[in-house]
Amino acid sequence: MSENTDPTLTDQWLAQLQTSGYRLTQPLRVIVDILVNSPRALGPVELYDLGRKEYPRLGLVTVYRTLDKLEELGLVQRVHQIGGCHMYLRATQGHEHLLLCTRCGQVCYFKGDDLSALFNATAEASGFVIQEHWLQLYGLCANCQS
Amino acid sequence: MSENTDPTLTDQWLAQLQTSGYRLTQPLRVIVDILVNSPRALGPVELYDLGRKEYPRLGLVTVYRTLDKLEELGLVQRVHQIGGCHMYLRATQGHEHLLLCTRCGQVCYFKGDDLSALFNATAEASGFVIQEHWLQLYGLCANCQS
DNA sequence: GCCTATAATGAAACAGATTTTCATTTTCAA
DNA sequence: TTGAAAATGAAAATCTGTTTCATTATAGGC
Repeated sequence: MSENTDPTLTDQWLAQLQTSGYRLTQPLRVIVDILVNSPRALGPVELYDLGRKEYPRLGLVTVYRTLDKLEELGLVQRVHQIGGCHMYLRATQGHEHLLLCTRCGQVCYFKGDDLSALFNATAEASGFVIQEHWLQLYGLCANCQS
Repeated sequence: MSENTDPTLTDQWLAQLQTSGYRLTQPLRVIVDILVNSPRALGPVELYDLGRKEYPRLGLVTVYRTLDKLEELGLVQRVHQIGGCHMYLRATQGHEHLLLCTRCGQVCYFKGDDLSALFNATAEASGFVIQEHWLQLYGLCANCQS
């Protein structure tokens, strides 16, 4: 169901999994393929339903376990959306942030400004030591504006 | 258990609830009082436990329903933290953002810069119409740094 | 290419959080 | 004070996510 538009990235992920000591199994390949090619964040159950079209014996437990592996390696990240808190997506890199369509869920990766000036000022004013930040934008994608 | 340090805000919330057509019941008053005075985000079960100290007959279902009402009116907002995705907090206003202590959960509200330049650039580049944004900082509060 | 140790899988049981249902209680306007 | 309607709380039902364990599949050694 998911067209493999980017075999290279799929192969990269599989290579990294193998290097990290994981075995490349059929269920793993199916899940990786779907995630690499998904234009939007997917929840475990969605991923399970999509995966079973390719590999009917797939179990939901395997989906959870595979997501854990991929998250541990930094290949996917969890996204918190209004419609669900356990949605997974190809991970952002460096200063990339997410822009999500509130209607169809489509995800756009954008390079954010350097916000360190804001963070430093806030740290000083509050007495906190800042460890990490989280910036996400929500809106309507070009298709969903009509 | 929660000292009423700001009766005015509690009264404001209750007034807004009444104006919106909701009845002011004992369970509602207890829950509002706890939320207004909490220094950190609370989950439904925590709120339930705290609430029962003041009003032992309180039911968990009522906590859920009350949180829905308060969220609908924009008085509280859901916060997504590592330790839980269904935590509720007094809502931010205007350009306020959240700074959360990853150890004790203490919340600090800070006025963020105006990020509209970033948003406009992103909107233009992506074709999205941006509806809302989400900026949260995580760190250690002054007390938890030792 | 075949064997084998062991990692990975999937079914079922389990645990928790959230929602629904419905009889009873409480609020508030007349 | 009274009664219609909203709100409540107990119990049952749902939905997610986790644990357990017997079976299957992978990858390295031969």
